[in-house]
Amino acid sequence: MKDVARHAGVSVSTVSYVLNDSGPVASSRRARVLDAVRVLEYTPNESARNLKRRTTSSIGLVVPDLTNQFFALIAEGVERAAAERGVLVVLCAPEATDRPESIHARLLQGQRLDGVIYLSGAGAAASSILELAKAGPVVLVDERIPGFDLPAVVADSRRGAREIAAYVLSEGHRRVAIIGGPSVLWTADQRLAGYREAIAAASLDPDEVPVAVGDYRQESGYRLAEELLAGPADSRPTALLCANDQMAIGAIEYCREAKLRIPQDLSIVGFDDVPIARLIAPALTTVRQPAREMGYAAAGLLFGQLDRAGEGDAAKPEPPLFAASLRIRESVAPPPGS
Amino acid sequence: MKDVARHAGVSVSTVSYVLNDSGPVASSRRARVLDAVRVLEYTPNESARNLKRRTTSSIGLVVPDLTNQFFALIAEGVERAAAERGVLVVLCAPEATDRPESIHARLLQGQRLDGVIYLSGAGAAASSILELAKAGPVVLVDERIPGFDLPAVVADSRRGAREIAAYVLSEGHRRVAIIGGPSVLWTADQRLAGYREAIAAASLDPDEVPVAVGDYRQESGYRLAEELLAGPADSRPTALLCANDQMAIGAIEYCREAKLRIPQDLSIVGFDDVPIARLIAPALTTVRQPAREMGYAAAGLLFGQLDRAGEGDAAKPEPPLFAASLRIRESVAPPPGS
DNA sequence: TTGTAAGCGTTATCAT
DNA sequence: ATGATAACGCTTACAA
Repeated sequence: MKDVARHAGVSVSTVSYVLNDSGPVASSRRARVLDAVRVLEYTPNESARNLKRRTTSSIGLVVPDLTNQFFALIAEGVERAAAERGVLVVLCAPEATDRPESIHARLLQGQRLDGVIYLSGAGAAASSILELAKAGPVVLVDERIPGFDLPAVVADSRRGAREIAAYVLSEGHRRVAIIGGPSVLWTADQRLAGYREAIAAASLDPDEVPVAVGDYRQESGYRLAEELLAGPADSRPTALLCANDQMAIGAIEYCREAKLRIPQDLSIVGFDDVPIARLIAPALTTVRQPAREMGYAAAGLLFGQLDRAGEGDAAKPEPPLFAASLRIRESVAPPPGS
Repeated sequence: MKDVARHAGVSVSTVSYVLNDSGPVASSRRARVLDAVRVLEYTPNESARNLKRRTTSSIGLVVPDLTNQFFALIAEGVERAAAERGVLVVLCAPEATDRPESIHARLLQGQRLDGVIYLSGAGAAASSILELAKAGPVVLVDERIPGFDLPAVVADSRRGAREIAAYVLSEGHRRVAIIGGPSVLWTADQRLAGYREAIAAASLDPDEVPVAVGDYRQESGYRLAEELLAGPADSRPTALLCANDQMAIGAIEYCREAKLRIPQDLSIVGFDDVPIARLIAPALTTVRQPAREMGYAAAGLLFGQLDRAGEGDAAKPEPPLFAASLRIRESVAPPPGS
């Protein structure tokens, strides 16, 4: 930067003023500076900037499983919003550490990250997320912590779950089972609640519906399907409500190996509507969540928070509740023998 | 840090020595320092460190399409290796900018990134990658630039392609067509070469095999399948060799809508063996690339380069050529009417 | 073994 | 409108 100043025959402060237009500069000198920048191929040292500004223009993205297209899409949305602001997105996998959150908290405290977007699909305890939130701004996606209003971007899981369950039941199923998400997750809870509402509305007893708790990963869908379908054909469930597509896919994988035909022998539904949902066999009936948009919105929310940090607390915009809409496809049919 | 020093009754340099053990410190004082750190909950300011050390402990990961599980797995591998070193991984989507590489080059020059791992699936021109490489260390994954030995992690695409094509032909197909990757990519070229070798070995003329050039995205698989299958049933291809799974999936999507049965009417194969490949309908015959391992190896290569930057140039380890192994599944059958 | 002090490349406050 | 200059928080000669 000193070089640029010398080359342009001005002082470093003038250069700084030009680069950030943070001060009045005569247009002739401004031109000279810009020129020098080009000639010398000067690039500002961001580390120095960060130090001085006490901010890093980068945010963390905690994502449990990139292989899950739902998360991948959210990540794309976040990245897009960040890129528009020249902000870097740091990928944070919640490792197999004991207390992964403390790692991320350190990143916030150590000024490596200005804020964090948290996809809590793996089912982190609320307490650890709150711990993280104490270290800096955090926005939740597809999750919410009751009682603490952390900013969060969610879709109407409960309604989506209710509708898809209602649809399954309307096809005539009486013996359904649920593969739920991690029980510590609010969203998982909401979906469960939605399922139960529909079940009750169909004059069945929700408490008699078997519920297996998974972790949103494909493998657990496989395992829990195996478990739930262990009984004899005339008493086991004829429909499986899975709290996300990834587990539904796992369940389908199991059925394939177990020679259970879908939907003739068993109906299966998911949640999320990931891109491949309609391409697996058979096409998965599910509930669409607008993942990319949600990621984009989450980043927007976080930036709003970061901007507001300096100024007096302006109006905090309420994030929209995204719609979760039913996608009826081929993986559901009336129960066998009906 | 000054606070810590004061609290421990030592000088700041002593604190620094302790924190990086970069100097001899009496164990009694070391303990006092560590203690003060804990009491004051001191976290070093990484921006300041970065400035001083002229390095950022973060690397860029350029990934064209997170929705493609192959890339997602590589990303996971990279992230894992990076986490082991306390290095941050910055997600870089090659935006719809004119010259995206210049953005990333800036990140390197501006000291926001120590190096870059480049997944060139989108088909960036070699020239722009080389431009990037001038700005800092770059490691390629699933790609290579002939004539310039940038460090690269690749699998044996050519052999994999040859084997899968040979398998398809051994089922009796005589009219095959190819959906290739971006023609600027070396890997795409290798696969094409592998296909052609097998075709020639089957006493067919490789030059008569239709080749459509895609961009490795699902959508282009869809579109090109439509194109290649336009002719009358008795003259159109009976098998489609797709240069990656994502495009194969797109092709399958098209066939589904066009009511073409796979594999009865048409055989399709892919490349990569992404996790869902065996779950789509029908299970996709493909060539496995060990994506996660490749990502991990790429990060290792990059770190090796970064470490070597300081010292005299030690032996540069040659990265292994990963195996690409055939996965035979249900999407291939003998041609119709045989 | 420990402390002092000089930067690292910016930004921002102050005089001018 | 412009230019010195003092931070920002850390590392690392060099001195003690």
